[in-house]
Amino acid sequence: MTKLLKRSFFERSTLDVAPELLGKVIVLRQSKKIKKTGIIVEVEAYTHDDPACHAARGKTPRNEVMFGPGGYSYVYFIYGMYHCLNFVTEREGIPGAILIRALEISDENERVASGPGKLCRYLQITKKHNKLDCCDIDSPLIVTAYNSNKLKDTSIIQAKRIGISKAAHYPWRWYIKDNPYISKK
DNA sequence: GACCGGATCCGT
DNA sequence: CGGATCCGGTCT
Repeated sequence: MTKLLKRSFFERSTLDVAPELLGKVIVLRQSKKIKKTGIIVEVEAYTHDDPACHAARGKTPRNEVMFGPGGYSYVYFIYGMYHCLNFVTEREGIPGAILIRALEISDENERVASGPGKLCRYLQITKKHNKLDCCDIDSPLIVTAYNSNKLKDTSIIQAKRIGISKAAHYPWRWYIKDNPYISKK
């Protein structure tokens, strides 16, 4: 495995890291073997001074990983049936995270991972995957830089966030232009 | 201990 | 547009 993303990649401003995650690859492993991979094609940023961020009102058992070092996973359960996957950003002490909203899965239907709940369902990500150090080469969940040429168009579009009531107008969603795997019809 | 809304998805 | 379905946060 090569091009593992370093902690220094994640420990920067959330708004800088978010668009740079597009095109990177999530790798899920089980017993040292690669189980599933997906290319990140849509993300959303949540920052420490953001009313929609789970950490906006301070540390709780659920969100505590967001206050730690960057590069860790933050997985939470929502609407009684879905999980959502984030990667923690910013240096220790400053909460921040990037929600992964859609993945391009080769040899799969465009819609199997076209939403934050759907991609966790497809990858079988649950709260067991919370607080994993994704910068550790031995972690079951890591992120690597994409190194083949399957992405045809890598232009990035910035847009308003989706599905939240607070601060929904913040233009903190990014996706790959014309990519058929992004969320929303 | 109780209440209630939610970073979603799907079928109508 | 509403229903599914349950947890975490907040208040009592």
